[in-house]
Amino acid sequence: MAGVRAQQKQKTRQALIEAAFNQLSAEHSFSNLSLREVAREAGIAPTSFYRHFKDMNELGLTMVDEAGLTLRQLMRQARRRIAKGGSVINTSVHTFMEFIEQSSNQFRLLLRERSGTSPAFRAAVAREIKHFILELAHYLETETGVDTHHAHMQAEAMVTLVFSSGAEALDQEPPQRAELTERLKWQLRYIAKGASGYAKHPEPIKK
Amino acid sequence: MAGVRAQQKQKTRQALIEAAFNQLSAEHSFSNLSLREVAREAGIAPTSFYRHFKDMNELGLTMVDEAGLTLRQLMRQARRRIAKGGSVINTSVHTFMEFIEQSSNQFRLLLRERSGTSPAFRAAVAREIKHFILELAHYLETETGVDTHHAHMQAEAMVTLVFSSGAEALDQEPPQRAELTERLKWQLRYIAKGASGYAKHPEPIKK
DNA sequence: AATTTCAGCGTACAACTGTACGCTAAAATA
DNA sequence: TATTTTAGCGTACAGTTGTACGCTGAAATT
Repeated sequence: MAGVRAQQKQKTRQALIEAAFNQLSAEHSFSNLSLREVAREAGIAPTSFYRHFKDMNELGLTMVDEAGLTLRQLMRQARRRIAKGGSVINTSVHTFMEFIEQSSNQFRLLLRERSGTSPAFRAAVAREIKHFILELAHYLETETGVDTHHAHMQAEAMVTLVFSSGAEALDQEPPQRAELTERLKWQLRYIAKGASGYAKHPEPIKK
Repeated sequence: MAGVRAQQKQKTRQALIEAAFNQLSAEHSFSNLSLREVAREAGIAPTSFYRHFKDMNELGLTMVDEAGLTLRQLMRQARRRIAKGGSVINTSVHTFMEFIEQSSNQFRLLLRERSGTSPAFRAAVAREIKHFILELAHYLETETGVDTHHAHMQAEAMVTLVFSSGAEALDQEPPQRAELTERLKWQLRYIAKGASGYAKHPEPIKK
């Protein structure tokens, strides 16, 4: 029942995914990857690729899913840290940057394919980011008493800035990264302050 | 002195540039362009390409320059309209969206290659956007009396949001585009309000 | 033990890529 | 008018790509 066979298949499937992630870099985006190269790095013949994915496209979507998973882990970790009592903006930004460092290539995929060339990809990435925004919006609404609609716009703006800075950070050295992080924090504070001023519920928090 | 020869050369050179721009679309980014296809659309033999550019890369950088030019025209027009007395945020956003509609493919190039695969490209695009940010920062500093450093961060955040919305707008239909534009305006207002609160010069405007 | 399933392989091919090389005709220069 | 320059062409080639097809051996099923 262990399935020696299925087990091995899963293993090379993962090898393909990892090979593909490995080949992502600052100067190599997903759409430049070739089926043959990925197969080569995974240690299988080009034609064996089709035993696992119909397409490079299908591989890509799987990769987006995996990156989305990482994104959700990121969110959970940030929430946990905030609950333990850290400044929201500080710990969120810090957590995000940590993840970027650890899982560069997963973020590279999300950040690049967000405005990439394949509609299916863009949709998949958009879906993942939407989660992110909704979650943040919900938090903002309950925590600061901002009107639902404004909470959503605020969250969207914040996520945009965070991702944009993330994209920059990806290809920078730590020293410049720190500076960039500081700037980002200020910018998020602008938004938090500005939005809180613009539209509040009657009371800052629910009964 | 007219230079019948040089004139013709300039003409096909421009034809190459336009052919390349034409082949940019939502599902076709610069790095997927092929020298041969561009030459074909421009109506010359593949090998003749080299009479004009050393490389596809060199073509690309020329295209970025051209798009940068358009960006500057955009800025001038926005300034003109604001001087004529329109709300800053409203007319800026409106002007930007107008340009995106008119010169979709130039913006597509800037927006995509900003986080694209070629370092040279990224640098070139970054340079163009830096102009944009500096100009806006200067405006914010003199007009709202915000501290220099904060003015720059504020400008950066605003430009990030504008470009991000622009990228989304590029592949949307007018009705959704309008909604997106409204959201963007709110987000810019958040920043304006928030930043003005955070750090002001002693006096709102210079002596 | 006999049969079926299937992950992975090797061969093969047509399509496409960038680009080296040498020619030509017309414009520019002398 | 004689000479030089050069934009554009055609041919040619080696490299890479995706993928169709049929085989094999070992795991799974009967």
